[in-house]
Amino acid sequence: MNILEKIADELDTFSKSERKVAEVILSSPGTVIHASIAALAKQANISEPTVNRFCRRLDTKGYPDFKLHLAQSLANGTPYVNRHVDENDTADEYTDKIFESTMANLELARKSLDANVINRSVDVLTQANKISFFGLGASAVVAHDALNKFFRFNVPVVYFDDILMQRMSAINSRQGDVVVVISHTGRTKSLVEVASLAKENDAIVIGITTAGSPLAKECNIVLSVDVAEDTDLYMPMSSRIAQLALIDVLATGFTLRRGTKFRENLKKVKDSLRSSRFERKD
Amino acid sequence: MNILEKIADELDTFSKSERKVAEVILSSPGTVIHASIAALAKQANISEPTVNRFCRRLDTKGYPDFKLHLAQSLANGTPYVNRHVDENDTADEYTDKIFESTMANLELARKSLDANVINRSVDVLTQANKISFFGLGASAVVAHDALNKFFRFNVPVVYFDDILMQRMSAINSRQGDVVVVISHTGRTKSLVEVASLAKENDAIVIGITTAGSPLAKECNIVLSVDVAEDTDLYMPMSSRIAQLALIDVLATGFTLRRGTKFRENLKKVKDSLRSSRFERKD
DNA sequence: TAATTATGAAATAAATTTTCATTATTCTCG
DNA sequence: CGAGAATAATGAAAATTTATTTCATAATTA
Repeated sequence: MNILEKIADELDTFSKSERKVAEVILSSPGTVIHASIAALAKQANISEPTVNRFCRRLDTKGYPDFKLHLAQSLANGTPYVNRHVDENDTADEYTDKIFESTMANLELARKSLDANVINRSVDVLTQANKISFFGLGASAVVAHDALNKFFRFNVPVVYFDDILMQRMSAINSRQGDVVVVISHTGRTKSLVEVASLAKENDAIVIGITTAGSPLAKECNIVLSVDVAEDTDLYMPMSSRIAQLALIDVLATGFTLRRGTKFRENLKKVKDSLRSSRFERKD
Repeated sequence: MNILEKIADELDTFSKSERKVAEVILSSPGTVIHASIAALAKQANISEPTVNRFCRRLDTKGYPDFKLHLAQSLANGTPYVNRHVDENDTADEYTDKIFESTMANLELARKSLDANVINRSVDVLTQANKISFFGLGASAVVAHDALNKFFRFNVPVVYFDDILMQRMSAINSRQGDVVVVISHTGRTKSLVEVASLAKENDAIVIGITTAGSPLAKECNIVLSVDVAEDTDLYMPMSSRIAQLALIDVLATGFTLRRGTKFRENLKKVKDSLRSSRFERKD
C-alpha cells in the first residue's frame, strides 16, 4: 500500500506527537520530501527523535527511507485507474478517461493471464488442422480480428458471428480441430451450446472468457481475462480490447513456435498487399 | 522527463567517471535508492565527490535529492515502452511485451488526439441521418466494432468490409450522411476512392487514419491516431487497438451529447439481451 | 502511586558536501 | 608533431549537515 494512504489509515493509532507529524505530512507531502528531519520536526512542533520513531512505525528504516517511500507515493500521482466518464466531461476529459481506463484494464488483464495456459493454447493452435473463432456482439469483433491474424498463417481458419453457422460448424468439427469461443461474460446461452457441441465432436475448445462461467465449464482450455466491469454507458469497452491483446499474444506465440522460415512467409503476405496501396514518397 | 531516461539520454556527455556511476545506476536503480553515496561510489569504483557532482549535473540538489528523483522514476513502474518480441522469448515474456507495447501505444495515441477534432466529429455524428463505417483487413475489425457500438444508438448505421459494397454505398450517399473511413496507413487505394466518392456525393467523410496520408486528403475531418510502427511480426497490432479506443471515445461523446434520456434507452438495449444469457447466481 | 509509555535534550554516529591538492586531458603555439 | 600552458576531472581529507541513539524526564494509564 501507498505510504500516504497508510498514514491516513493509521491516523488513529498514532500518539499525540506522531499525529502532529502525520498531519504535516499529509497536508503537504510535496514539501516534506525536500525537508530535513530537523525541518519537519520544527514544523510539527515536536522533536527529531519523534519524527524518526514515526518513520520506523511505518515500517521504514528511518527518515531518509521514509522520504523515499513518500516520494514514490507522490510519483504514482496518476497511475492508470478506471475513471468513469461523467455527464459534464469535456471531450478532453472523457478522451483521457477512456484511454486511461483502457490502459488500466490492460494492466489488470495482463496480470490475470497465466503463461502456462497461453503456452498450452499456443501448443494446441499450432497443431490444429482447422481453427474456428466464434463470438457474438462485441466478441464477434474479437473473433473477426483473430481471423485476420490467423488467416495470414496459412492455416485453415474460419470465423462466424452467426448462431446457426456456428452451430453447424461446431457439429461438423472433428478430432484435430480447435474451436476458440469468445465471450466476456461466458453466459451467452447459444455460445455455451456451441462450445459444448464442438467438444462433443472431439474438437479442442479454447474459451476466452471469465473463469468459472458456464462457458468456461464447457472448455478444454480457459483463457480468462480479468477486467473491471464495463459499467460505462452500458457498452462493452475494455473487455474486448483486453481480448484483442490476448489474440495478439496467441498470434505471436504461434509465429514464434513456427520458427524463422515461417515468419519470412508472413513478410511475403504483407508485401503482397503492396500493389493495392499508394506508394509512400519518403 | 524521468531522471532515468535523462541519464540514459545524456550518457555521452558524461565524463569517464560519471559514466561509471551512470551505468551502475541504470543497471540496478532499485538498489541505488537504498544505497549511501559511499556505497554507490565504491560500487562504481569512483570517489564520493564524483557521485555528488554527477547528481548536481542532473539538476538535483545533491545525492539525497537525486535519490528522491530516482525513487519517483521507479515508482511509475517501468513506464510502458515499446519492446519488441524476440525469437527466444518465453510465453511470459512475449505476453508482457505485447501488453506493454499496446499500453505504450495507447498512451502515444492519446497524446496525439485533438479534442477539437473529436468534438467536431461527435457533432457531425450526432447530426447524421445515416452513418457508415468502412474499413478493410485489420481496419474492418474496427469498423465492425463501430457498428456494434453505434447500432445501439438507434441511428441508421451500416458497415462494409467489401470493396464493392463500400463503393455502392458511397455512391448512394447524400447530404446529411456521414461516412467514417478507417485505414491506419491511409494508402489503401480502394478506400481512398470510396472516401472521394462519398465526398463527391455530399456525405461528410471522417477519416480515422494517419495525418497527411492520401486518405486524409479526401476527408472532411481527419482523426489521426499516432502509434509506433507495427513492426512486430508484420501484423497490425497496436494501431487497431488505438483505433478501437478512439471508437469508444466517439461513442461516448455521442451518448453524452444526446443526454440523459438517451442513455436510459441504452440500458434498455442492454437489458433486452438478458434472456439470451444464463443468470448469474451471485 | 507505581508502571508504562511518550517525549525531547544532548551525545553520538552516519552521511553528505566542501575544500583543496593532484592528476588527467585538451588546447595552443613554436 | 610535440612541449607545455590552460583547463577540466578526480579523490583524500576536513567540515558540515543530517540522522540516530541514549538516557533522563514528563505524561499517561492502570
